[in-house]
Amino acid sequence: MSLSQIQYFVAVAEEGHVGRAARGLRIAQPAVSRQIRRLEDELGTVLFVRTPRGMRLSSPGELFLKHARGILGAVSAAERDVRRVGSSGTR
Amino acid sequence: MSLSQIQYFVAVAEEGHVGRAARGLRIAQPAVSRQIRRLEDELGTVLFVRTPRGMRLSSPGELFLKHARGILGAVSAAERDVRRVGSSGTR
DNA sequence: TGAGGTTACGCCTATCGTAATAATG
DNA sequence: CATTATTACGATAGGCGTAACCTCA
Repeated sequence: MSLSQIQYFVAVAEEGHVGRAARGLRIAQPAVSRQIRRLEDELGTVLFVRTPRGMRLSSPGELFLKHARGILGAVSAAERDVRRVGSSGTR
Repeated sequence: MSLSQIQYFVAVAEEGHVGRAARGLRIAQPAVSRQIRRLEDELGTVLFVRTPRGMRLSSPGELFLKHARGILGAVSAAERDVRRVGSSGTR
């Protein structure tokens, strides 16, 4: 599991659509599709229900979304927080 | 910033020693050293004070350590939680 | 001079993008 | 048949390990 995968996952969950998610991420569709698949494989879980209209979260997917947002938020907070203090010792 | 980097960072912070951290991670020393360096570069901050005895956390490093543990904990929780529920839809 | 961290370099795996393929209303 | 996701495949980039190097008490 990587931070990119989590980021892609959240984008797809929000858009309900791999194509739009990919455009938002400024990356090609297949890259997103693959990473979602990999993530599902690693977790041993189906995160989305595939429909010809797009992707809809499964119930494990809904659960994972909450965690995913928390993780990305924690990462952003860590960066912001460290950058704010860190100017003292800038190598 | 990647999850591996965060994991390596925590290991080094706990050991105060790149070599021991690397052994614990079952990975070679330079790999750890490089990732720590990369992390510092990305954050624009020095996370460790280098001494001839090993590595000691700087004060931004101490701050980052708290965040880092939170992130890794959140990732583990997400995995565990989803795996617990996810057996319903196992592809 | 010894203990530890870092840089150089070659290899290998992972990820990307483009193009082709499949599935479904 | 149009829309969307997926697979194939070649190219690129990122990460690792071994070996050589640097630094400081």
